[in-house]
Amino acid sequence: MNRIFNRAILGQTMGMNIPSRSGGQPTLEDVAREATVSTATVSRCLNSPEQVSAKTRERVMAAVERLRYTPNFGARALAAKRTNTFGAIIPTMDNAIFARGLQAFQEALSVRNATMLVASTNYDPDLEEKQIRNLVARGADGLLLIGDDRPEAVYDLLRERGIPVVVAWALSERPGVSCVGFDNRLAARQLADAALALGHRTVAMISAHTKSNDRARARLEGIRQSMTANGIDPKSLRLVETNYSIKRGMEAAIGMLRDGQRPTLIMCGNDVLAAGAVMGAKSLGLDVPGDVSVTGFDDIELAMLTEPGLTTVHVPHRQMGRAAAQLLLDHDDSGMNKLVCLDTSIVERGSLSRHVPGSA
Amino acid sequence: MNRIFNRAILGQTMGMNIPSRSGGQPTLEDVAREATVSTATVSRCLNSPEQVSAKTRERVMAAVERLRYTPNFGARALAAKRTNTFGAIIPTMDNAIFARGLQAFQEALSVRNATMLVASTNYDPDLEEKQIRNLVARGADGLLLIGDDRPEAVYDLLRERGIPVVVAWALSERPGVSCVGFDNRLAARQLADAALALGHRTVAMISAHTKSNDRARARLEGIRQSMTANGIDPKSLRLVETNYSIKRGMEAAIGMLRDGQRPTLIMCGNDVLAAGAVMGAKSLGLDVPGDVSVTGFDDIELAMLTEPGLTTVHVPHRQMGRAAAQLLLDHDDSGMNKLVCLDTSIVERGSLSRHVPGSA
DNA sequence: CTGGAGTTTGTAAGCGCTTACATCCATTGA
DNA sequence: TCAATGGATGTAAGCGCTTACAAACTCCAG
Repeated sequence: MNRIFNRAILGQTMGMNIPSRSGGQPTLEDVAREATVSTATVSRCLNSPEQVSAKTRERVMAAVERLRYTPNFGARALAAKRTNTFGAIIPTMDNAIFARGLQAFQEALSVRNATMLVASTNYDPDLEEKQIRNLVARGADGLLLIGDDRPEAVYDLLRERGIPVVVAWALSERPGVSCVGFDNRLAARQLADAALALGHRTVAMISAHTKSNDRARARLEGIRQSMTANGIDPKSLRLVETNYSIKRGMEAAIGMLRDGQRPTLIMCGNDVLAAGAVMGAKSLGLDVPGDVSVTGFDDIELAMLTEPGLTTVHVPHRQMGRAAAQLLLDHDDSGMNKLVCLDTSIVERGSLSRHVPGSA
Repeated sequence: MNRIFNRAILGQTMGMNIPSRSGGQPTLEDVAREATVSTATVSRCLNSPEQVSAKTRERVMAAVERLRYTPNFGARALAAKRTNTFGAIIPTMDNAIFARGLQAFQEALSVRNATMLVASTNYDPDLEEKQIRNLVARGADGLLLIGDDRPEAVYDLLRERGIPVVVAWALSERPGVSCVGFDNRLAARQLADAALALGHRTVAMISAHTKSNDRARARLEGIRQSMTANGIDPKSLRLVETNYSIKRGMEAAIGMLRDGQRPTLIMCGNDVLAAGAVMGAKSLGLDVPGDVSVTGFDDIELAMLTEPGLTTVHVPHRQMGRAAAQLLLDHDDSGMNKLVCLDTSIVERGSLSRHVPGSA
């Protein structure tokens, strides 16, 4: 039995005085005074050391150390009109879908001494716009966005401000933005083709909400195309849209499997939902894949946790992150933008198997 | 069989010219001119609207809209000496441990119109220091840090700069910093007590690296204390330290279970490792919990995915995030700092059971 | 009417940094 | 010896914003 309880012991206060704020951050001027040079020299030491004589540089650096000086970002951005920081705005940090990609993005940036700012939108277009404005206001030199489904006004804004954008996790033919992604529709189609070739005829899908989510829509479309190509009426697809979480996937699957016309195949918009679907099926006493096959999408680590493991689409997350960073870092004002399309592949782990007509 | 392959189709270029950068961001002055008021009035409209007459305000806001004006953060921070942004520096985004807490942190901040900046350290103390300096340079009004194990110099820096810090996910008695967390040692101790009461005598632990990780150390210590209290030599604890990932947990478990003296209980530093341990045990044909019991820590969603589900310690992630935000937002310069200690609880899901002496 | 209080708006001085330009100094070749 | 050269450093003008202070206006009691 689960026991979950919490009690907060609040406000236990310990008296302690901060030892007299010495007056905030040291400034360039403080360093300059300490090293008896001008602020210009200090600035040069920090930004283009080769312009300063070794002797002076040493003295300045010592002063920097002594004062534990850290340049003020805002002031620097204001004066230099660039920040060497790039923003990444992702729908959620809650599951690991974007984590690996972001990690790679950050690593690629840091090689060139650039830093990453992350923000998440909770799949809310308004919040996304807010976050975009936020990062722009913070001086981001470029932005990584997931998918390309957002109001034209947002793209206008970015174009107006001259801020390079890379759309990732999807392909985009939008003029003026680069993208690095994969063909969600095709990948889903291929997985569905493989599944339908195993004899499944009663198909269901658990998807993320398709509104303002081009990846989810493309995946759904791929499945429908496959159904049509395999002589199954795509209208017969039982579809549930829900949030990405194991619990939601479980609920959705249970709902579907209780139906009169029980599907023999549940294709899921991502691995998290699929893991939930597997749990759901089991909770009804059904065997996966014996009674019902389940497929995922993304190939995150959790895909190997379910029993059986998830048959899913492997997505090159790390490659995407790295490539996105490259695109942003190498961006020039030529107006040319690149389209990088990566390949996906199907990973078989056991949750998908042949449908034996008698068994359903 | 798994097939994983990728091929990049690189550099497919589409010609498109960005339609002549209209010259970057509009400024306060642009808005002022557009609305025929002074920059001061515009600034007031944005920051304390009640100080401006309704008529003027309307005119200004219209201009803001028309120009799609977004204030420049750097300049604002420079002039106002506060940013209303708070930084959260977490060890990793890779697994969901911190995701829920951060989500709650962000939500609590946004209620007060503050924004969150996230950075991750990959469990690297040097990188953490870099990220701290980075966020400080960006003008963070306060910082959320995980655990309190870091060089004194870092705390000195923060204190010197007068930047409020909240340590989360652990308790800290460090003077001058607030904390909101739980007693990692006690929680681990309680879980171990429960496990040892079930008759286990040969115990192993898979932990995160304990170097510069006070949470991991505290959990280990809790287990050792419990062993001692239960008449088992804590030196007999078989310990493996590794990175948080399912795969590592699996590898570690396999190593342990192949040993001559096979443990009947593997306690893990967190759920991700525990999930891996369950996989590992199964891959050796062992039954969980029949042949070996496994426990986790954190109670993240994935804990219900394994079969059996993980018996683990429930940690009030969301509460922590929210409370941390409160502490930061309500910080005053009084020098008083708060200690918020939340309770944990044990969640039983099946991966821990009585050890039947004959069976090992 | 008029003076003072209260409200609304404008003026201008920075915030901490970068960088174009000016200045200074040590070399060097004629 | 001196002008020309070039490297090292300093000077100072902003970057876009906030805010103390001043100015202007409104309103009403006297």
